[in-house]
Amino acid sequence: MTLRLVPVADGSPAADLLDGLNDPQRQAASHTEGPLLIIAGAGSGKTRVLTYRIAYLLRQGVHPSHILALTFTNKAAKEMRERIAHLVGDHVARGIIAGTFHSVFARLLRRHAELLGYTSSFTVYDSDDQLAAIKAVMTTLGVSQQAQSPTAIRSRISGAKNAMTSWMEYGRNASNVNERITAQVFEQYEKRLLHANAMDFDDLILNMIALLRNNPDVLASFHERFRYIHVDEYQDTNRAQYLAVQLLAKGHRNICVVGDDAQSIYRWRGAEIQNILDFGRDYPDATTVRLEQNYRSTKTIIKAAESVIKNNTKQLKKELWTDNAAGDKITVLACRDDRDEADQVVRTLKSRLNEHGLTWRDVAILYRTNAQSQPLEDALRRSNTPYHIVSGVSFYKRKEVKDALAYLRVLVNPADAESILRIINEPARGIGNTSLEKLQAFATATNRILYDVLKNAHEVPGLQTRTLVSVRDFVNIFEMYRDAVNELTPASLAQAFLEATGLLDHYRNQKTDDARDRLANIDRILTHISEVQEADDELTLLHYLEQVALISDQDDPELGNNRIALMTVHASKGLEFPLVVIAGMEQGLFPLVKPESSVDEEDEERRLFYVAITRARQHLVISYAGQRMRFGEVGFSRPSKFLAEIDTDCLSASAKVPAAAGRSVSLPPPRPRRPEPPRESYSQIPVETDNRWSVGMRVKHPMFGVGRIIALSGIGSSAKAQVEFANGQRKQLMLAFARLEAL
DNA sequence: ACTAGGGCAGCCAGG
DNA sequence: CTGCCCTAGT
Repeated sequence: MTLRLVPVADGSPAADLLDGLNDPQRQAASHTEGPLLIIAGAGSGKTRVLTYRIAYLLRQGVHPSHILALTFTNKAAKEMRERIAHLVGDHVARGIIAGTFHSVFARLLRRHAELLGYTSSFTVYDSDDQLAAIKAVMTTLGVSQQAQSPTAIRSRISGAKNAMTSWMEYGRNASNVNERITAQVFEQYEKRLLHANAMDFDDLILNMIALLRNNPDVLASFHERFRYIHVDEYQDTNRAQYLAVQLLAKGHRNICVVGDDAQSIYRWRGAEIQNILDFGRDYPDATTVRLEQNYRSTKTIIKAAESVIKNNTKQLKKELWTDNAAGDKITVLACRDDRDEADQVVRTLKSRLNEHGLTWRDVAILYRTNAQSQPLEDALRRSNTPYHIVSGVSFYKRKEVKDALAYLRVLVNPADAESILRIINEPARGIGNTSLEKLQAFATATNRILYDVLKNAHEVPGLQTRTLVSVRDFVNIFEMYRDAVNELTPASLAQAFLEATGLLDHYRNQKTDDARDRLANIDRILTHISEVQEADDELTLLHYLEQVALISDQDDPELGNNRIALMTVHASKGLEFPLVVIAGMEQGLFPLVKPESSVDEEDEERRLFYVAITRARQHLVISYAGQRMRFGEVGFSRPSKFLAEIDTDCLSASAKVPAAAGRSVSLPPPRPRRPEPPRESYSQIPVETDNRWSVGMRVKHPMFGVGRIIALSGIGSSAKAQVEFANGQRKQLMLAFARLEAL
């Protein structure tokens, strides 16, 4: 069909679109039929090729709904969509299916949930919910949580699922006590989730496979629908994702996968690097295109990265090169301890920013583990440097936020037992453990969902009258708003409903700063719902909750602010910065080693270091400390062996490094530690350095409307404003959260 | 039913 | 060190 959806204003044929690409890029973008493997080195324009390819398809007349693009992060999906919109227009870009495996599959599964024994309003369980379910199952089975760590069981279950192993098979293969117990928990866990009408992250993939395998008509309709399939970061797919893609691609065989085996850093969560290495075997007629020209970094940085990665043997052949300038040498900072490291890093940054005319947002500090952010944050705060933490402890993991969301989840899916257990006594209603156990036991015995038992609590033997009243009140909250789900918009529903739960009053009544913060966080959720609703007027509460469940890195609404970014190396994948600091380059920390670490694991750490280096465009600073606080104790460490692998030509003379692992390093003498100044409790909240607010100023709040600031208090991230709104209502708002707009 | 306080594991990374 | 879980005491 030749339906032309995109008006081409200047009458140029589709090929003109690709004029700005280099040869391999153009080849990849225009090779639309049949299997295609794109091996894309860091900074080689991978996203550019993918977006141009999709735009090219659209220009060729392919209907947007026939294009599927699967990514690993929401960030990547969002960026791709935006760039496609830029090329072909917002309206057309909206029509393509682009998102993470999990979010795309969740949406598709909703439509066919009944075929799998779920209802279309199933809940998605995150890893905390998983853990709660596992603990509950362990309690029921009488498995001690001391003898068996619930998190270890969770990771075994998840590992099994990623490898497509059922609980039955897992049980058959169990070779020791731990695995046998895990098998038992696994079985009950699966039953519990199905009963709760809930899927965990892994289920989203597995159930998609089951759906496609067991329903030929559904498979056929998906084949009809998804004619051009794209998978980003293919080296990160696990067995289940690989199979799902295979099934989907069987229809038209227009499967385009993009990846870089050198950047495979998710082996620990089941990624099989073999998937990309074997693509040619899976599709013997596949075309392979290598993107080896790097447009991002200086020659020095590329040379350093290549000199490190060549120590890994199992890599696809590929050599990164660049036409960019040679650039500055890499600076290495040898530091006494973690605190000294933080100070030196901040000092170095300040002078570099000055020297090169860079600004805060041009800088990222990367580290191996989240725990390393603490001393860095302290130093940045002491020097009044604006920073933010990218995907640290997520906003959505906070207790009050989880509680508020759990209420909404139960409203949408009453079968969600984990959420009920979370909130039934939050705020305290006098429904304690004893009563809960009776209720749960009754639910199990009668094979009913917990919510139904709560609704008919009078049938449960042995409950006190007072408890019965509490349970009835609890159930009434949901019953009262049951119909409102279809009548009110998600924003006003959530506002009224959460008010009815008593959760807001619970925090209002405590006059502590902590309670105020928690209230502000719930307020932020409500604001967020109305914002999402504004962008998407068909938003349902169900859909909102799904989106929230599937984001872990909150899509930083404030990334536009001018601040230094702090994040783990993992979180930095796909990003780039003019100046990058890699902190904590010490043996044991990076590479992070456990007693039983294998060569494969060291290779993965090296790839991780490769990812870190290649985030830098112009300037790279690497630091290590001779001693570091770990688990509250001072530990001694030597420079990372990876440092010694960097070609010495790339290092600045003053760094006279080679700090090679194994050799002793001279360090400044240790200094007694002074107590740290108290940490802000919410460190990832942006530190406001400007004085945008003043008493008397007219402001607008997305929920409460227009008002006037009548008082200001607190500093930095805990700064608050008291605002009187047009309706006379007064509110304490956390400036860092409240999205106030100056008028 | 709830709370305080001690004991102990965790700090490897994410959808 | 921090945060969670468990226990004992009210």
